[in-house]
Amino acid sequence: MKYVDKLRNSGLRPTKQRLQICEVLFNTEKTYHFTINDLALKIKNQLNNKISLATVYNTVHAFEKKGYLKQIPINSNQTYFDTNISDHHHFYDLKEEKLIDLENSDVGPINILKKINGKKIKSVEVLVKLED
Amino acid sequence: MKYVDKLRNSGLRPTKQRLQICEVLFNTEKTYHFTINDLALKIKNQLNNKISLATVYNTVHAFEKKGYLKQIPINSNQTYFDTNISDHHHFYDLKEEKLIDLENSDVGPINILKKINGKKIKSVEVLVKLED
DNA sequence: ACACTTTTTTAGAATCATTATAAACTACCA
DNA sequence: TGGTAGTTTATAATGATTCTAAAAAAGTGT
Ligand SMILES: [Mn+2]
Ligand SMILES: [Mn+2]
Ligand SMILES: [Zn+2]
Ligand SMILES: [Zn+2]
Repeated sequence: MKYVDKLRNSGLRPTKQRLQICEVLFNTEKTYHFTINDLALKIKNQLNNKISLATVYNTVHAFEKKGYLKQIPINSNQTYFDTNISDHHHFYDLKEEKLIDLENSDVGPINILKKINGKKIKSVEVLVKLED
Repeated sequence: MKYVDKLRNSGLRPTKQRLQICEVLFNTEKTYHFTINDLALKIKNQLNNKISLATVYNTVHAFEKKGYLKQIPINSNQTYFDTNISDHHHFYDLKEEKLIDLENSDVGPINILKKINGKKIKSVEVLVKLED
């Protein structure tokens, strides 16, 4: 099992549920932008066993804390997550309500000139909203 | 009353509640970044009459639709609004949970190189997360 | 394998921001 | 002033997320 070590190394027990969620989330080249609801549906369709919604929440949060997922700041009633944990930016298609990756090279360097005393920059994220 | 025309010109009747909310929101030079809860508290403290929570929601959404407020995309369980409707960016102080304006000149031009077929850019927003 | 501890899963309840409802109220216009 | 459309309000409903606590599973040592 390719995800057993990943989980063990993070101090997370490689349970059946976590391994299956790993398969759904990470067993592809493509970035997956999702809400908990998206993921729960995907699990229901891809797997023949059920994982409780509480476990989906628990697992996503555990993975986020370990740095295997990140949250994307967006105005929505649902929280969006991203399997692409590299520093990168996003298009947000307002009509489709879908995120699209923008590589750093698609945006160019962003230089923040203003400084706030005693604070340091943790991340710089660009959100480009798209309309038709 | 300085806000009567503003409201009339937008097709919004200048009710007592809306005028009072205008005072709280716009009667200052400073940008106000707020959640509905922030605003409801400010109203309770500044005014000696009560405005129902439903009206606060209704009014904020009406003002947003008319372009007098904008929403700031951020990961929070509450929606953040901004009285500064110009194109500008934000620091987000993770500890204080407060937004700080970044003028466009504090960030420099952002050039989005990637194009999506049939879509056009509606906005470009930068969120800079700050930690201690 | 067994006993024991710790972590995890789970169904269901609780929370809480937000939206919907519908009746009372108000602004506006003829 | 009367009529009408728009607005406010208390309250209920919704829905994403978190909490609870009991059952199940995983890890550890023997
Ligand atoms: Mn959110
Ligand atoms: Mn939000
Ligand atoms: Zn992404
Ligand atoms: Zn601002």
